Amino acid sequence: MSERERTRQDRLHPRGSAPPPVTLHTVAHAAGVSPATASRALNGTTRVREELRGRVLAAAAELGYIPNAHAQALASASNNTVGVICHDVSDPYFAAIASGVMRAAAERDLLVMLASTFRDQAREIAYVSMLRAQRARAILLIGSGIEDRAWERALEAELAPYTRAGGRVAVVSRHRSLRVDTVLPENREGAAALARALLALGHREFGVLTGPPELTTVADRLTGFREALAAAGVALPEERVVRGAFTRDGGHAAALELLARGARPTCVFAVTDVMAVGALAALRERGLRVPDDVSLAGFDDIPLVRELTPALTTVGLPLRRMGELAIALALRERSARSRVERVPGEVVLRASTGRANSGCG
Amino acid sequence: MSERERTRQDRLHPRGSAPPPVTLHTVAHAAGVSPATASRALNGTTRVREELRGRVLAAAAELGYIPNAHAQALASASNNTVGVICHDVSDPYFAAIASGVMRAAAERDLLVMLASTFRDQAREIAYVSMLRAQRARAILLIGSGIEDRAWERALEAELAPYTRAGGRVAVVSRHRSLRVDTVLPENREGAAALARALLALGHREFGVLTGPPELTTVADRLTGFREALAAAGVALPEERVVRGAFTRDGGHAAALELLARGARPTCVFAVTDVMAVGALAALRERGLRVPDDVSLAGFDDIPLVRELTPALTTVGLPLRRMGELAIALALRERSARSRVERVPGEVVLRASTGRANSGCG
DNA sequence: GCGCTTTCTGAAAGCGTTTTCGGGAACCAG
DNA sequence: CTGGTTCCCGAAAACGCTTTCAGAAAGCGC
Repeated sequence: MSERERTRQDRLHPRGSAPPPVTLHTVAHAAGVSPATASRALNGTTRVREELRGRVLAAAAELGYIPNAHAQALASASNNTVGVICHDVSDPYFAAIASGVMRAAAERDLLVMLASTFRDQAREIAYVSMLRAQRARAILLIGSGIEDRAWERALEAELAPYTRAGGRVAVVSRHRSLRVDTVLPENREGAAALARALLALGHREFGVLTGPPELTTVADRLTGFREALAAAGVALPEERVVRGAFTRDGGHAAALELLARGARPTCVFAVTDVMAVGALAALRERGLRVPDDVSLAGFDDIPLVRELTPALTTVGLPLRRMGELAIALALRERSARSRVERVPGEVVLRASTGRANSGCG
Repeated sequence: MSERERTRQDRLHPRGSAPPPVTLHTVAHAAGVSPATASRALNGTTRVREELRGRVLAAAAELGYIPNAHAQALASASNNTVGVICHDVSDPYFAAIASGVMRAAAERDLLVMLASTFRDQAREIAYVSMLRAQRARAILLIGSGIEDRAWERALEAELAPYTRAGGRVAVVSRHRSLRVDTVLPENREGAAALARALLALGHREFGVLTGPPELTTVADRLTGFREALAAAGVALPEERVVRGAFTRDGGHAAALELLARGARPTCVFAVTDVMAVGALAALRERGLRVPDDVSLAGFDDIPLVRELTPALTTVGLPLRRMGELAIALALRERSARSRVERVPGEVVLRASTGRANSGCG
C-alpha cells in the first residue's frame, strides 16, 4: 500500500481512531487474488475456481466486508432501489398501499426510498428529481393525481428523460394523464355499485361528501354515484353534494355543512372512508343516529372502518394488493404501451347503512 | 468525443434510441469550462467568477442535468439518505412514528429508505446490512426491541462497524440494550399514571391484555401498571393478565381468553391501543357494554382510537414528535455517550372508562 | 510434442463526481 | 516595472466497484 493511498482515507475519517474501511481491494488482497476475481467470486457473474472462490468468501466474511452500493451502482449502472412518492403517508389509505409496495419490494430484495409530499404538490417534482439522481430503478407515484394540465406537463417533463434512460414509472390511484403503467381502482363502477346497493335499501334522499374536484379519484366516484342515481331516476340536487378537504376533518366539516344547508338525506355517501369517519362524528354531534336516522357509506375499506360503531358500509379495495401490483407492473418486461391494471371495488354492507327510514329530521 | 468513450454507453443503453446521458462533463463542455469548475459552480463550494457560474447554471438547466448521486456519494463520501427500519409499517403506531421521521427528513432534504421487517426479526439485520451498503448517513430502528441477548449481540456486531465508520444510529420505542441514541416513551410511568386514574374511578378488579413479554415495551407497561396497583394495595392475580399477539386480533383473542377464564373485571387494560381495538370488539361480542359493564383502556393514543365508540381512554404519546426527535438525535453533533430522550405519556380519559360498577358479570 | 480450443485470471479502463494541487492572471505596494 | 499576494481555474487523482480484453494455463486431438 503506497503512501499516496492513505491520504484520502485520512481526510474522510479524520479521527485518529479511524478504522481503515474494508473494500473489495482489502478482501482480494487477503484472499491473495485480484479485485477482479474477488468481484466475480462474490457476485457469481463468471465461473471462478472453487478454491479461490472459497478463499474470497472466507476473507469477505472474516473482514466483515460490505460492498459499497454507490460504487456498484456507478460501475454497473444498475441498482436495487425503487422510489415511492406518496400523497400522504399518514393517511391510512395511502399507508396501506405503501405497505403493499414495501412487502413486494422486500420479496424482490429491493430497497425502497419512500417520500411523502404531505399533500404539497411542489414536493412531488422535487422528489422525482431526487429519485432520478439516485438512479432508482423505478419510481412509483401513489395518489395525488390532480387535473391540472400545467402541472402534469411539468411532471411529465421531469419523468420523460428518466424513462428514456431506462427508468420505470408506475402510478397507483391516480388518473391517467401520465402515459405510464397504472393501477387504478374502478372508482366509477364501485361508486355506482354502492349507489345501487343503497337504492336497493330504499334510499332516495342522498347527501354526498366530496373532496377537491380536481382530484380525479374524487371526481370519478362522484360521477359513478351520480350516474347510478340518475339511472334509477333519483335526483341529486347540487346543494346536497358538499365539498370538503380530503381528510377526516374535511369530512367532518362537510357533513356539518350538509346539515347546515337544511338537507335531511336518509343516506350520506362520503367519497372516502377517511372523510366518512369525520362525517360519522359530525352526524353524532348533531344528534343523528347512524343508521337509524341516517345511513352512512364510504369508499376504500381502510382497516379502521371495521372498528367503528356502527361498522362502515363501504366499497372495498385491495389496498395492499394494489401496491404490490404497482411494483410488479413497473418491473415487468418493458413494453411500448402503458398498461393499466384496473382493480374492482366490492361493495361491503355493514351496520352503518340500514333500510331507508321515511322519517328523518 | 473519442470513439472509445462511446462503447460503455452503448452497453448501458442498448436500445438504438438511447439518449446520451447528460453528465457533469456534458454541462462543463457546453458551458466551455472544465468539469471541476462546473462542479464548483453547481455546488457553490468555492468562489467562481460570476460569469462562468451563470454559464454553467444555464447549461445545466438547458440540458436538464441531474447529478448522479452515486458518483457524488462515492467521490465525497457523504450522502443525504437515512435508513429507517420499522417493526411493521402497517401498524398505526409505527406508521405514525415513521411519518414523523419522514416529515423531519423532508425538512432536512434527506431521502429516507424505509424498510419494514413485518415482525420478522431476521430481516432486521439483513436491512441494516443493506443500509450499510448504501452508506446511509443514519440508521433508525423503530420498535421491535426484543429481550434476546444473542440476537442483540448479532445486531450490535452489525452496527458497530457502521458507527465506527461515522454512521449514526438511533432507536425509537425500543429498549436500551443497544448503546445508541434512544427515544423512549415513559412506558412504566405512563402505565402507572393510567392505573392511578383508573383506581380513582373506583376500579379494583382489573384484567390486563398483554403482548409478547420479550418486547420490553410490553414488559415496562405491565410493570408500571402492576406497581401502581400494588402501591394502592390492589391485587392483580396472574390469571387476570393474559398474553396475546401484538396485534388487533391478538387483543381480540386475549380478551376472549380473559373472559373464558371466568374473570369479570370492572376494567380491562390493553397494553397497546391496537390490542384494545380488538378487545373492544371481543367484549362486545360477549355482550358486554363498554363502559357500562366494563371499562377499557389502551396505550399510545393512535389516531383511530378517537373514532371508536366509545372513544378509548389511553395514554397519549406524541408519536410524530418521537419520529422527529429520533432524526434530530441521530444527526446532532456526535457525542461519546448515547443520549436518551424520554417522552412522557399523558393519560387521556375518554368515554371507554367510567366509574367502577359494582355489578359486573 | 504441436497447434487449437477452452477456462480462468489479472491489468486496466471506466462509471460520474469531488477535491487537491499547482499555475496563470490580476492586483497591490514599492 | 518588479515581487509578492490573492483569486480563479484546469489537470488529474481519487472514490470502490464492474467489466473488457488479452494472456496464461490446461485440455484435447493428431
